[in-house]
Amino acid sequence: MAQADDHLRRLLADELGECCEDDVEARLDDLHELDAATAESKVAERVRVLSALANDTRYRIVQLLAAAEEDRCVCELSPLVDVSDSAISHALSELTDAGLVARRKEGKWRYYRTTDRAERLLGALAAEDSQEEGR
Amino acid sequence: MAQADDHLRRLLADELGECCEDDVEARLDDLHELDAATAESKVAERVRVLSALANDTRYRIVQLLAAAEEDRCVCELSPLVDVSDSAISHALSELTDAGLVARRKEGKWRYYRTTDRAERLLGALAAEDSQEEGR
DNA sequence: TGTTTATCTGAACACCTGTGCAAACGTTCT
DNA sequence: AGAACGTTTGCACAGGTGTTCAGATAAACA
Repeated sequence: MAQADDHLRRLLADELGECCEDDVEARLDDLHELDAATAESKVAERVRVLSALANDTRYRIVQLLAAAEEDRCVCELSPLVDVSDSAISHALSELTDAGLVARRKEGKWRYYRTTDRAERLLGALAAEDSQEEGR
Repeated sequence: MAQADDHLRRLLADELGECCEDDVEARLDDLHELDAATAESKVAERVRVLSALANDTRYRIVQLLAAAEEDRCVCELSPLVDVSDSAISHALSELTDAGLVARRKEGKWRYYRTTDRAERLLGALAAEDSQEEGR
């Protein structure tokens, strides 16, 4: 990391001008904090959740389940999502693993419903419908 | 669709028991509404946004930009994200297309920052840190 | 018991994605 | 002008993903 620091030090010195050493060191610390905050954790888990939803078939299924008042089974989703039952099953399995849907077994059927996690994500995506985006 | 309806009608009749035709028809209408609500729109766009974030490199970059107080340029991200500058540039380009980051040109550098859209998504993903999940 | 129905699983394969490399571009400095 | 730097772009290729098919499993029913 020492070498990277030198690189950064030089870059930052350029950027800030030759005014003062303090600013360079301060910004360098700042960058290291960000690094530490990121390094841990959850990145892999969250990417997995996003990946699960980042697919046409799976997104559509989650949207259907979220809009439905009652739980749905594969055979109800099948005519609405244009892939084979098998593909739907694969999709639901991945969504379940990602914690985006939960299932309930009942006789011959398995009923699926969205989790809070899924609804939060759909909500975040839908937030733009009523307001403007940008920053 | 007529054939699918027959299929569903039969399935629903089974599920609800032979009690009453009305319930079957009601639930069938319900399903059609869901279909209509889904069929339009935005699915492709949202899947694109999710896909942009559903990658280790890109997620990490967005997280870094969101945590940073000031805009960052490629050369500042480079030592924190373990891929080539080229890969970072590719990533930022995809994130920009998806409306998750915005860029500002300044001399030799390009400074990137997150958009509200990105922050909403990160927020939705982080929401579980302070509460319990499930439904 | 065997049959039917609903769903799941594993394998196979076409397609998509992420990365690094090399080259190009645009800006600044000499 | 030329050199140096930060960044972008096009290409190629390894590796990952999504789908279907065929077969397995499990519950309900004759």
